[in-house]
Amino acid sequence: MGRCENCIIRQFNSLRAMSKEELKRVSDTKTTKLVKKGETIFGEGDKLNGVYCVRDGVSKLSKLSPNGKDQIVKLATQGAVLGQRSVITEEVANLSAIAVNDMEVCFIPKDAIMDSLNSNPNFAVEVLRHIAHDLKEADDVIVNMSQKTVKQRIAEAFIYLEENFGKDKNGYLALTLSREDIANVVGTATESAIRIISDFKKLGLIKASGKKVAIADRKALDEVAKGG
Amino acid sequence: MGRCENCIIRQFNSLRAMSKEELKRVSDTKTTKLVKKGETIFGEGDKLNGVYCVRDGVSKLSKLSPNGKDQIVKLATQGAVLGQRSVITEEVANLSAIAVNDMEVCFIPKDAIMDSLNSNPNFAVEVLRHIAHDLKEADDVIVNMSQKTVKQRIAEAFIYLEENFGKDKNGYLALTLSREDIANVVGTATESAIRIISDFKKLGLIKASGKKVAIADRKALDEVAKGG
DNA sequence: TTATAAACATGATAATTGTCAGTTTTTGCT
DNA sequence: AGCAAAAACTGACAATTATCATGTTTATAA
Repeated sequence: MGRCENCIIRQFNSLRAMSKEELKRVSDTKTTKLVKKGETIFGEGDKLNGVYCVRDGVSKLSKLSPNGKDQIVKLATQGAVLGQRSVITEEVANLSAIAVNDMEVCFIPKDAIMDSLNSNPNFAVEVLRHIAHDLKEADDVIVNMSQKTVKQRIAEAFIYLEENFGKDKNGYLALTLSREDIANVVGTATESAIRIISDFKKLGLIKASGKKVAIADRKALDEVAKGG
Repeated sequence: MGRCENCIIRQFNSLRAMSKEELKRVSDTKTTKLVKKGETIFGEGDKLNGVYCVRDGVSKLSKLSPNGKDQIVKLATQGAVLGQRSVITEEVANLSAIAVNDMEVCFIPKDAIMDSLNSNPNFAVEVLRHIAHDLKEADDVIVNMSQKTVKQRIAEAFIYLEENFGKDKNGYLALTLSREDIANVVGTATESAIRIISDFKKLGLIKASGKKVAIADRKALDEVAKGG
């Protein structure tokens, strides 16, 4: 297996604030895992003995609501560290992490993280910055959820997907989500999402070939997202 | 003015992880402010030069949505530290803080906080725990917003108010919010909130005397919150 | 104390969104 | 390639929520 010291992914997350010695320790205790599409990395209520660093692929972080529907709170990709929050507060996981496509993740035992947190202020502050940023994003999601229509939220979701996961050579969104997953991201019924996506197609805002979706008229889509 | 070293409020927030010397420094640079009901402590987009520690009173943290409505993301009371997130990430404030009733807050300049963060891992980890906890709560709010009905959210809001702010000697909620504020907490139109609150009264779930509200049937209210 | 504004309330109606009950299309296997 | 299962789609309808218009009560300050 590769050594963390040489891992490029590190640049994208808080591990970059670790010293050489700390990284060596992480590298010695970590294990690498392949997770297939649809598999669960950890579930709501699980006690986590460490964190998962995403090397490749995408995971959805979701929570089951009392009415039986999943709400996807966040999509995590290359560089993201999953389970950090629960390890820090020493609570069980409050979200579950499921692979949206095939993934490669490194599991880093809790102790390696906690010891560095408690002794290396640079690392602690770096983690703090990341979590603070996540908190800001979460606050923004709260506002979107409560103040925007489903149509606006779906338009935003496509824009988000293009900006954060990019396009393939044919211009289609690199990350393909099922209609159900899109519905769970924006917090609506699957049928409602399907209907609105169909409308977008008819209006020429997006085009689709099978499951693949491409933004066809970004400007108009921006307008819809803003409530135009 | 009082000295932070003797301040009881400190017990409730991350400042308790500061050393005697650090507290002394904070105490020397801090200033105390009285904020009257309705006044703004800071607004969305403001550059913050420090954080505000709430000694007394309650502040609403809200964000203006593009459609012109305020969404209240959080209510902060005694012990809460406002503006922490923005200071840490060195971004402008993404929420505004407005006093819901008369308040007393201490302003602590940025440097005193950042220096301790960078040198005292105990303090950094303590702040980290607080923010991680806030993040968990924010995720829960996202799920509630998207998966629960307005009626459920209003029921939950009353329960939340009773559990977090308590009751006065007559059993009324100690924190009185306007109908508009309640609507902005649960993310609905003021009229919708008013209607549902009236229904609750008619059903005997709550009772009201002027603006004051009391939970009359907690069990039944719990049922409504769960979707019964 | 009284005028004046703000908050609260209610009705009527429209718009949005969810639910249920299907059909059709796509996908993943062996 | 062929078949079962999953995903995508559609229609009809019901429920929820927003909006607008307006009246009433309550708070606030000159």
